[in-house]
Amino acid sequence: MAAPATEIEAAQPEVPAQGRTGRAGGVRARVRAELTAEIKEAARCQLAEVGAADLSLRAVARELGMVSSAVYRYFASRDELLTALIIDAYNALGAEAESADAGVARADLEGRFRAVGRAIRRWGLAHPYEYALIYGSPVPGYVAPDDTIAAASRTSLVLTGILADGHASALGAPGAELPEALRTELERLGTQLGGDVPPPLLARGLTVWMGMFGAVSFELFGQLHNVVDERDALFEFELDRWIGLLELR
Amino acid sequence: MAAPATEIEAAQPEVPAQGRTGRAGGVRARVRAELTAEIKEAARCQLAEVGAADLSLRAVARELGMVSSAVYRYFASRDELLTALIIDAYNALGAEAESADAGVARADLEGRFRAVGRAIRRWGLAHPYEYALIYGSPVPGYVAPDDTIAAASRTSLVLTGILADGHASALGAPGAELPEALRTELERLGTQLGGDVPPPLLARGLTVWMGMFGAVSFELFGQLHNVVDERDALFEFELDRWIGLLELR
DNA sequence: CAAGTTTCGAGAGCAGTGCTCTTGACTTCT
DNA sequence: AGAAGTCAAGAGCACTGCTCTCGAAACTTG
Repeated sequence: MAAPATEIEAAQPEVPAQGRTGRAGGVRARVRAELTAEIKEAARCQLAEVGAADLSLRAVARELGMVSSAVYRYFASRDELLTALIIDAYNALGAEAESADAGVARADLEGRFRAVGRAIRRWGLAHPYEYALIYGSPVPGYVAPDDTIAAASRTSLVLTGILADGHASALGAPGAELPEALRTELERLGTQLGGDVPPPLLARGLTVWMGMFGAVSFELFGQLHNVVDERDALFEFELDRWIGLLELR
Repeated sequence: MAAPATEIEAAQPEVPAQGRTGRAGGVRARVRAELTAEIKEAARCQLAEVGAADLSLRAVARELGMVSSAVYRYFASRDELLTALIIDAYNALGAEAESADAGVARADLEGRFRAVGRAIRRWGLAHPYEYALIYGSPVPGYVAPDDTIAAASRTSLVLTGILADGHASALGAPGAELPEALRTELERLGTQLGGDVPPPLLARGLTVWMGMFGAVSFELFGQLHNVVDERDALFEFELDRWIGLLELR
């Protein structure tokens, strides 16, 4: 409590970093990996409490019983730490979507879509600050490095996978009043995604994609406050509509 | 350049606050109102440069040639300044939507909707940080005071106004597979909005509402990066879809 | 095994932040 | 004219991100 001016902390000697003898690909590297993970974990914990804007490098250092400058051996800056958290968040959401998709019979397209949609919303509600980190307003000077895009596309890939299976199995893409510029771009995007989704169907996918995250964001960011309380019912209703639009029924 | 440690600044004597003699409803009150506006203006300016998270009270004070503590005479905290900016942003967007709506013949529902949608997107693109302030992730500890809801609903009122006019003029609300809980709530919401919009139509309005801001947010927050470049075409395409869903054609 | 190199944690320090409190000058009301 | 209220300024506190240096470990090489 006393002793100001300098950084002190009752060290919690959990994993003292030298109780472990050598061997196995370098002790240093292993300890480093562990500490990196611990820092991220503590940061994630603090993120859930105070949000990204107030995430303090010094505070996570304090919680780990180390001094703030030591953290800079693992993350060159606060932004770099945040980037790591962003990638982790994308991966966590992506994994959630993937496992939800895998839990339903491949032929049950409607069931798969519904499961994935619910999983996305559920994850967002359970990790609001991590969701805000990836789908909220980007932090000011920050530009997402390309490392994030791979992690970011996992969730989208699950969604387009369902679309591709739907198109392959039978029904698919009727209407074709797609403006030329959009059409060619969606064609490129379709092949780039590897999937077999024709532009008109992919366009509907975009609508659903934006609508779905729009709905989750509205709920999480307080835009439905004093507007709709029956959020579960609303989302299920929206799910039905998206399923109808994608002709997954 | 020299002289550290204390807050100094070459005072820009614009509006010296005592070059004006008495009269007219209190000089003090007028000067106070002007200075309040100037602070907000400077803050808005800084907001556009560095974003909300890095908005510094000291910096806006510096820009106005005053000392930071003086600003606290006008805004009790940084959050209070931000709240003022949020309300202003809601009002700016609402005014934009209203004037767009007013610029089209009342009977031309599709034209009105299209104009309002474009106005919303245009305003967002022109004021990304202000848009992020109101439709992005909320700042951590912050809870929107009820002052904001009036300003926030202006835009929604324009949209529901179009819906109400559409319902009154003729066509409207067919499908009725609305779950009971949602139905009753939308009924309440409908009357609360004063408009004459039956629940099924209002439900579609919600879908469009969330979809529209979802689309604008995705574009502004970088989610379409490396996905869709033809943003204009995409938004117009979405507009068509929403118009179809609302049967405004 | 010993010498040299790299990596690490600690500490001090800088510039910046939000916010508080006090002080003295000024305006406004009685 | 005196009392009451309002204001900008300054000093200061606790905090932040980040840099730099230093000594002690951990590795690598001879």
